[in-house]
Amino acid sequence: MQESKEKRKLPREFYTRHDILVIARELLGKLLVVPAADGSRVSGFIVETEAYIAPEDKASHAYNFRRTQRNESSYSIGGAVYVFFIYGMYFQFNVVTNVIDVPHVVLIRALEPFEGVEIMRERRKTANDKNLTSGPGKLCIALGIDRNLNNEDLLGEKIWIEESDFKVSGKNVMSGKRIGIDYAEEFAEKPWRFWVKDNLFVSRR
DNA sequence: CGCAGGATGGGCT
DNA sequence: GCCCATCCTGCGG
Repeated sequence: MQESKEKRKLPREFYTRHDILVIARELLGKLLVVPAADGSRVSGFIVETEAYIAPEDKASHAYNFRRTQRNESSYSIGGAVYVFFIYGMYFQFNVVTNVIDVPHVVLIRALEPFEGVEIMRERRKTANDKNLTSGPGKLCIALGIDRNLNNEDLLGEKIWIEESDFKVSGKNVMSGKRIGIDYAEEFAEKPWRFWVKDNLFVSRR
């Protein structure tokens, strides 16, 4: 049992590929898992992603290879976790891709809840299950993702991503401009946001 | 339903 | 000192 679970964890080679747009699309339907304090699983299927492609991308924290204490983990090897704090209240969870010192990251913007839904309800304090994980800040609250997970490895035991039976066919992958980056000039228009067509948990429809 | 405004604090120009 | 890769509430129609 343990062994078959391990086999479903995405391997390093999934993340270290160079084409981040392929990875951002392929992450749709994969299962993001964070164990709770009692060891039970809290998880959801990824249904919305965005690619941030530094050094060219003016929307990226690592634009022009800007390198600070805050964004340092985005320079780690593919498969690392980049978590940052935003708007004084929220965290955002990103998957680092490519090789060391290439700061490509995929922001996970929405999940469809799967395991540990009762724990998510307690953490989110919302009456409506549609609000549990339908946004980048919401899903971090629901899964308990905060700065403690920054620069963790998705091949470790604190947080990881698994293969799943939630299959997303090519015709169900939609793309469009990214959210909340109007300042990024010509990069604001790039169609680097991906989502599962008609999925209820996508943050904006 | 849509939209405006407030919450709230760390990072960076 | 200003700017956020956001969320929630309350108000108007």
